[in-house]
Amino acid sequence: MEVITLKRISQVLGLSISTVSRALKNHPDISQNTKTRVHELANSLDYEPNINAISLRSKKNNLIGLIVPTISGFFYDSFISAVENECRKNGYTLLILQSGNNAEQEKESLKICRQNRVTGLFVCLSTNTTSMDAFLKVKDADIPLVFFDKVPDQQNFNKVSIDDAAASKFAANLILKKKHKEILAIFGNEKLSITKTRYYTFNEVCSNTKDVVVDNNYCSTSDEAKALVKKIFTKKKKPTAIFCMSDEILIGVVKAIQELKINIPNEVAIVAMSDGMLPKMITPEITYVETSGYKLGLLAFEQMLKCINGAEGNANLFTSSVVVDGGSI
Amino acid sequence: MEVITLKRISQVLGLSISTVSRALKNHPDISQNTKTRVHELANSLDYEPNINAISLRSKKNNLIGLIVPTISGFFYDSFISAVENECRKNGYTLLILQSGNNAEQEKESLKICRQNRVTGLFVCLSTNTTSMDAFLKVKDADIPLVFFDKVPDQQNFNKVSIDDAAASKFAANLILKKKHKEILAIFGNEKLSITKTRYYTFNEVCSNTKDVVVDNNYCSTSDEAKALVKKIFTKKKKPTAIFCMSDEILIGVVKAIQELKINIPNEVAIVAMSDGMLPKMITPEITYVETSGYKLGLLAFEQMLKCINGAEGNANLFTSSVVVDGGSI
DNA sequence: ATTATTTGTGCAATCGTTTGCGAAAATGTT
DNA sequence: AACATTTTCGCAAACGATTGCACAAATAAT
Repeated sequence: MEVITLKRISQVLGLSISTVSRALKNHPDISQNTKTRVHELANSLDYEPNINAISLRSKKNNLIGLIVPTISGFFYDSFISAVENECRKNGYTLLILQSGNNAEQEKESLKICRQNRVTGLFVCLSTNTTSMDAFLKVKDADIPLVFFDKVPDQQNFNKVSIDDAAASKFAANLILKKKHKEILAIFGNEKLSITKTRYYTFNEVCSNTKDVVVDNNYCSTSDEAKALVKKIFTKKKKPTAIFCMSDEILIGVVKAIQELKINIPNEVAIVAMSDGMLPKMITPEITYVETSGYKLGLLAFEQMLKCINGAEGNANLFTSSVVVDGGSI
Repeated sequence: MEVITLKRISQVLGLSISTVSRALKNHPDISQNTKTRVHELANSLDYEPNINAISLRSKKNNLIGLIVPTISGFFYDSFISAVENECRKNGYTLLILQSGNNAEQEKESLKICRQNRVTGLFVCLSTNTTSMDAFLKVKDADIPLVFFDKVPDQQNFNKVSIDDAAASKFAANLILKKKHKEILAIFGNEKLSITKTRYYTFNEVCSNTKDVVVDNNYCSTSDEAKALVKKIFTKKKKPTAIFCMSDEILIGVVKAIQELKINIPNEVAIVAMSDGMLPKMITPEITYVETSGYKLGLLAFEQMLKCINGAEGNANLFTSSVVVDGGSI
């Protein structure tokens, strides 16, 4: 079926395009009679204004881009969900692109966003991104840019992220308060800045308590974590508490513990950092420091809105963490 | 910084806009010399064509809309991930809207898609959608429309979904093959067509084997499922196998079973229908019939592409299911 | 009845890009 | 040198919507 435009309506009604346009937005210049006729016809023909034309003419755009390594997962999906909700409430629409942790694809996605003249851009950096040049150009073009989760080191960008330091401090203190001395700590990808922060803070807090020994490990997959735990629990000296930096690691740890038929929390305590879905699915529920993607999404959008309204683009924000008690410690 | 347009480039080079346009697309009419000058300037100024203008002029659009109750979850996130991958490979960009299972919001989202003149539209119906009128109009407007997961009853739409009948048949046969006679079957929202299909097929298959008794139940949340299992296992006559229609239900069932310290699979067997993430996180891993969101996404996009290329819009497709053996039966 | 004011509507330019057509400049043909 | 051909480029319209301005008709004021 033919697409309805102002022109079409104007032809049917014997009016000019401009009159129809004004009538539809209730411009005072237009007589009530004409307005009614126009509105009725527009409704019956299901007229929808062409956003391309509006954006072109107004040089404005209600599109906001979002580039993320992958949509599915424990964290990003809820982040995106939050951002989409806020976007919709504020009249924006989300353009979502996956980088697949590939720097080239990330660059391509960035180009698509620029070609679409997005009003703003959310980015979670791919793990392989080395150059920030393309993003500096985005900034130069005055496109509000908010990094989330995997954020760059540079100062002059908007960054919202989990307060990794605070969160891992919470986790460490949970363990220390229960007098655990032998702690197994498992972290994710060694290169990521979130890993570095979590590692550093966790160990620093622990080092303040006498006689505490932390066995630090990096695992990049669930299976690695599982294998690690299985290996460690064959030894004589077993840890009494395990800290899991992420859901990915928690999965492996829990599987190992369950297969070894070790009781949580009597034989070993577990504390994790998580979005919250996973810890609640395990029995007993795992005590975790909440790292909510949804919350982060809200914060990210709030900052985006500020920037769209003219704020400086160099905020460094964190979501506050909360301890959710499960019974695993 | 100023946004670069063909006009700007043409001014700098002392050429006409049309020459610049043609030079950029290597039109044979333009001399090599001019082409080189234009390309070099365009590159150094980071020229990016304005897609709004292109779409307006060409009446084509590389946007594809996707309306889904919620982005986050066990299933939709991987569906969306698949669709986005395919879109990008084929030069399309995804516009994602959440309906929040609210018919009004779904209608709003639909309107946004139409205003953006999307080339195609993926829709997973909200649970509260009653009228298909708005979608019929989409069809009338020749916008390829592919429903996924929660699909309408009508014949004249593209529908891709899990083959619920085949999948629940698989599940039932898994249980029957192990000679279980007392089966607890737990289903989700009674009103949904997927629930009806799974219920019907599961029971039909079971009814073909002598002496098999199925205790059918509906639970709309994990907690309900958990409570149900706890209650049922206080009775004298306990089921020897449990069928879980979804991840949601599986979570509750497993929590109940673990809290009751009942051994899987020795004391009770469990078979689920799932995307696959959850069953692998439990010990022992749960045997499940795979209902992959990612696979469904691929199928949906394939159909979308066919429709964009002129195919009829009334296919009714299913993804094939696979049994993934975990050890819970 | 003439002029001033209000009311209602249309013209035309604009946003950035593409493309058919025409035309100037350069080259080739006798 | 006159003409034909090719090469290279610009003009202008179009996509759909918005908006400053002009202008006609209707009404009010003198």
